[in-house]
Amino acid sequence: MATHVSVKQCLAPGGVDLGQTIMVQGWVRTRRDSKAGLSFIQVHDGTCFDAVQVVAPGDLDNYEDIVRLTTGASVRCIGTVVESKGKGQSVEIKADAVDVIGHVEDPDTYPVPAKRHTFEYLREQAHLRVRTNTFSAIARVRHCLSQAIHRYFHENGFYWVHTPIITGSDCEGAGEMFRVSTLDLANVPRTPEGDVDYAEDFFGKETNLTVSGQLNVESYCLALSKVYTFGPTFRAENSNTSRHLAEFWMIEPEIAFADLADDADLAEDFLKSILRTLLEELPDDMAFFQQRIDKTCIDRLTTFIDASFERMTYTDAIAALEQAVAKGEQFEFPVSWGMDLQSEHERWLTETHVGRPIVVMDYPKDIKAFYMRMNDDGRTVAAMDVLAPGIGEIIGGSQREERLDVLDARINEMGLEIDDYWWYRDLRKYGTVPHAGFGLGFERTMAFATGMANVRDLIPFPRTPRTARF
RNA sequence: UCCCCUGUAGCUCAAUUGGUAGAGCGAGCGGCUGUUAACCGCUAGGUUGCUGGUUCGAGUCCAGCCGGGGGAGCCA
Repeated sequence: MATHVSVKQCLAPGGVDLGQTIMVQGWVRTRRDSKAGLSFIQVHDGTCFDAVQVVAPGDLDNYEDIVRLTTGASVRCIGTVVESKGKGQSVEIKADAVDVIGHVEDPDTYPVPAKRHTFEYLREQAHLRVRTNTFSAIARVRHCLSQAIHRYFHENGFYWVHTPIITGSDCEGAGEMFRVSTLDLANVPRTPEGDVDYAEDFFGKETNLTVSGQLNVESYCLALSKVYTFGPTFRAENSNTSRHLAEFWMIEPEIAFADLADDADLAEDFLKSILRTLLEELPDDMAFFQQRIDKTCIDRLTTFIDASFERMTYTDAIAALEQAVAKGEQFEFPVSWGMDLQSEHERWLTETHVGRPIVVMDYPKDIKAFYMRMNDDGRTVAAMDVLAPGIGEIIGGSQREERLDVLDARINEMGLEIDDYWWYRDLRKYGTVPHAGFGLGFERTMAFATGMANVRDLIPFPRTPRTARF
């Protein structure tokens, strides 16, 4: 009985012995016939970038069936591993049997034949696009980076915390949320005042899908010291750009007994580590991205990994931008202390000014969230953004306000309802400690890693305004 | 949500100043070949996003609607 071997093992140096009889199972990428009486079938099974060449001799019982194989059909091939007589591969499988598991019903209308397609078209074929070179490579990168992230945290003493997807928290703040409800929309219960009566709803209160696990994970941070979340996140913003999804995955580490400098150090070490892992573990896939998607892909990553991140305060960044303007640099948006940095400013800082990744720290309090720690100057908070050449902001984080009186003052100053924050404030009442963390958008990180231009192509089934197919 | 672009065979695009559609790729068939972005030949395939309007005549001009993309804002 032939052993089932993955295409990856089959093609790996030393993965199989020449002369060994094996079985591979997968899908046909292309088929080429020779009237010399044999057919060449490229079979891929998703385990690696390359497909394996199966050579089917014309004397196979079902050869008529084999020469009708088209791109996308599924096959089980049993044969001997031999040195290839042709160019383009070192080994191939000389088939003793090629069983057709599933033909393609109508090759003329098969949505992803072996030809070039636009990414826009393939988004409409999300259930089949993963059979293409690009999207199977993306799927492997997604897995590899996910594993690298978990491994990095695990090896550095972090615990993965499963913060809730459905949140009853009234204080998450950032952005529009998706409501979670079992109320009958055609017959909504009302209070005597005429408002929607959420007491009748499943949870007895208004609930939403999470926009961030940060507030919850702070709770676990202040007991487990080093924690992180990695899960789906939802924003109901009507954002139609290549960098936004309604459903995306986010990584949010949180460290106790730590300040903003520790946070920046973690961000730098973390990013370098996971990207290094990616280059080490998926060289074939990354070579593909370099060759076909983004010529600078690998160089950009190695430069990123090798460079030390510059640290700079927001105030110094503004000063540098103002000097640049004085020397004639043109920006669409004017530069002044107190404004948020526009992406053109961020790009100038990281690409032109320092020429490597940069961590901008200590932003004006008025443009940042209530939970960020107030600095001694009274006008900036301990926030940071990591900016990278060619992409701009890749990480946003902060040291959290651990002093209850200062936190309360900020909540009141921003007009927030202090009672909504009762449990968050408890964390400051009972054994508070300085702590810090950051958020990283997973699909944006993948865009940086692969050179793919649109996050809709980096998540299997993208959700965007007016689009939730599949 | 705002601005710009766009919607023609399965896919990517053509179609001069409005005169009722072509190519490449893909697919099918045949030829050739230890082939590999194969190559050569033949064939099939379109109510030009939808609705209305202007006109003798609309893929082409106008309006509305629907879809797609890019940018901005928001952010991750």
